Amino acid sequence: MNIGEISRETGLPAKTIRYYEDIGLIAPDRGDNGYRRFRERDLHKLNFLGRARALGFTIEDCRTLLALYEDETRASADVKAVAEDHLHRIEEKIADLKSMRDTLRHLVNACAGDDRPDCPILRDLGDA
Amino acid sequence: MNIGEISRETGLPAKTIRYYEDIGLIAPDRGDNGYRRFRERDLHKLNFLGRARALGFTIEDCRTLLALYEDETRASADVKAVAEDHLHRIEEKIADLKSMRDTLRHLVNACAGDDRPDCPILRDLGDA
DNA sequence: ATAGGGCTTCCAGTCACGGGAAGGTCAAGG
DNA sequence: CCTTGACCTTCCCGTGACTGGAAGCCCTAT
Repeated sequence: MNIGEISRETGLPAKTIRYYEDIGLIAPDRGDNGYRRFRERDLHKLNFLGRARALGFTIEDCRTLLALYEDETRASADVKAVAEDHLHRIEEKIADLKSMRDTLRHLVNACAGDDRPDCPILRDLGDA
Repeated sequence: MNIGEISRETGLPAKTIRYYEDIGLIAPDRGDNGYRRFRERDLHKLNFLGRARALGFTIEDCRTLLALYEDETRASADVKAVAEDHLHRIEEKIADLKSMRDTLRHLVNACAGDDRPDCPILRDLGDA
């Protein structure tokens, strides 16, 4: 498979696939013409990466997870630790965003949104 | 005020304040020695920026908001539009993160987290 | 005179790619 | 045989909003 085909298969942009090779997440073969040649194993890895990224894991998390995935003697505790850390980070982010959302909602609701200049949003941002 | 003092006053890192000058959000005076000299007006603007950034507004949003803030003839509708857009973006982000969180929680709960290699997290990421 | 802290500019790095240029390769059609 | 157009290659720059660090000037106190 050339990069175009595997890109269609995995749904990952060709740019992303080349990037993943650059940083050592995958290592496809090369044909005589210099084109990358992807095998079943690469397809599998790229799908793995796509799903892990969709869950918000960082690239470094993905690197760790891939290594664990390929290590038949891994302990599931190691995988769980990575996932739990990530889960906590996500929960923190949600909490931060919720607090922003609540403040913003409050301000937006308080603003008349007409052609007059008076605005509680700017008043809130502006005063000490 | 020198940059160190205004940094303490506003809670913004000096680096950030210089950056805001670079991109034209503020324009402090300069003393004979080349040092930035911040006035009341700069302090006010920087506090405004700090609060807007804390609410998650982008720098470009902040630029717009600052301009509206300084325009006595603004329409509050313009401010509200910026804030509502941002609110929607935040709500989308929260929804995305929640869906990640739910999937992750599910997987984490299903994982034994012991020294055995079998792991539903990896199984989920790995299979088509 | 020197030590220290604060200030200046400039350059590079972050994260995970995306855009685009310049050029090689391949299969089909005239 | 030549051209066209789709595909592939590498390389470099840009993103957002800073952060870190180097090299060097300024100011005050000892």
